[in-house]
Amino acid sequence: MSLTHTQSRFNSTLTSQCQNCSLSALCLPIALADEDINKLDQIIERKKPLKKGEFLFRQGEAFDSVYAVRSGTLKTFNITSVGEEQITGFYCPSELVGLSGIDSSVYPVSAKALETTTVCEIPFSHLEELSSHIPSLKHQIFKVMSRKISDDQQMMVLLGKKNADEKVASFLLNLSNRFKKRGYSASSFRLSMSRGEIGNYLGLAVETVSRVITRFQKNELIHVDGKEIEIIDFPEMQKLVGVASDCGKIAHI
Amino acid sequence: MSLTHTQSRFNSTLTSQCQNCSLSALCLPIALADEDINKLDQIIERKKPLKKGEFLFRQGEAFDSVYAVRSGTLKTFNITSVGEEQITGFYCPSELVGLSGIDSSVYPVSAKALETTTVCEIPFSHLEELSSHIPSLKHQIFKVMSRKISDDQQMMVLLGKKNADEKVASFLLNLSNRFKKRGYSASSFRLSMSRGEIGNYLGLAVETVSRVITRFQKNELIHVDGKEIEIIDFPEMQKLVGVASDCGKIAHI
DNA sequence: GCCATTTGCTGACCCAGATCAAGGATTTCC
DNA sequence: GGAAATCCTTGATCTGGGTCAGCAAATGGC
Repeated sequence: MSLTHTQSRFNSTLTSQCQNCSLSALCLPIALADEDINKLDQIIERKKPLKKGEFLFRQGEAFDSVYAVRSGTLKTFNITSVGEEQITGFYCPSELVGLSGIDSSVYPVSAKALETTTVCEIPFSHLEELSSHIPSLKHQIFKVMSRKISDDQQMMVLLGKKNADEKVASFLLNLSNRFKKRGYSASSFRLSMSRGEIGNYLGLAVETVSRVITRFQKNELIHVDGKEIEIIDFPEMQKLVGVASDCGKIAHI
Repeated sequence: MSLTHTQSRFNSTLTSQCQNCSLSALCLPIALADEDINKLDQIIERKKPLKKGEFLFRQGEAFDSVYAVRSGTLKTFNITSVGEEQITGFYCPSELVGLSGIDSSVYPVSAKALETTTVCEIPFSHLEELSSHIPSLKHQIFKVMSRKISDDQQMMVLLGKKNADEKVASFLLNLSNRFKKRGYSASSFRLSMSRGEIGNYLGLAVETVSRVITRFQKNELIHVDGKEIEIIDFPEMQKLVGVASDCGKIAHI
């Protein structure tokens, strides 16, 4: 992935990068005509990689772009009044970060790299302007935002109603689905976030996350080696999740 | 409010209802030219009132419209695998319901009236088509959706990190703000949802909601009479909320 | 008006998960 | 390569809020 990026960045053919990008089908999965893809491509800026811990943008900064993750992982978070961070999301390749900034024209969250991460910057004013001329692009933006709204509502259900086991199982299956969608293994992947960050995101203490993961391993639902996760017993994990998987099914009928 | 509605529905001047609607500044608070407002107005259908308990739409139904609440209150909810409902939001006048249906083209939640409620139906395909010709309308839709995303993320923080007191205080102040914005009293209002629905929404047992509200009253933070709420000590309530109010401030700098 | 149902309040008890503590494993960075 | 910092795990203990139960007060149907 980062190789692809490096190539695109340093050779001189600046047209149709989106077309060649392995993520194009996911980033904005639409049937755009070639010429439209070129137009979209021209407004996108490929930025140099962020190192682990670097900020993509900070809470309170002026909003001007959304970003598509090309490789690596980001987290978004708020800083609370007592100075602790509250993680609101993790972003994998092909996912869009920054959509929540459109309303107030500042980013309401900060975004930080969990590992070396490359992104495409999409200046929102250009995207909006371009969407006026490409109805399918506009529709796609509506869809992406709508999807984010219903995903976040699933997350609200998780936080409000689920116990620790259900939360961790949901989290792992959610990641699994996202990896699967972008062509990676659904059963075996690497957690780029720490146990502490998982707990923060799920509303659990680090210790609880650790205990649940250990127990899942004991019960042979998953196999764990540090940050490497392998999901062994999908049916059992899905049974644990219950609620969310059903809602997911209904949502895709 | 319902008087205004009745008038608009039964007299014959069908133009520029949006213009006259007392909610127009909130529903889509934009500087639309008069002719644009007329265009918008023409695609909007004012539906007959929903009685308490009636559905506006059901989870799994084909998505075709978003709805602006004119009077009354709605709740949206999922039905979980074990048949219990999980409330994902309450909608007051001027707020838009149904945006989460755009992505999957079915509504991922159900919407039900908590009291007699009137709505304007806005067929989404028309709205989208119209937005192609009115850039400020398109921008406005992006803003409304973006706002929803950041609001939901605040809700995630609430559910994940806050204790019962903070949850209830946040809930009451959130309602207060929404009433204030639409010109009603920020300190004195009526809860159209039951204690059970509040608990469901906040991830608390009914009993806890009841106990917290009683305690707030004892400590003279609020005054309660059944469903009537008066917020007496705003500073103290805001201190309880902590996190969210700060984020709110940052978001509006 | 009267009974049935729903909604709200409060007390007693209990448990899932937080907190505290402490040791081992990784990663980071001179 | 080694010290420091961070991260992960496990055990012991504590507690906020869930659950159960009982009663009072609204609300609604006939």
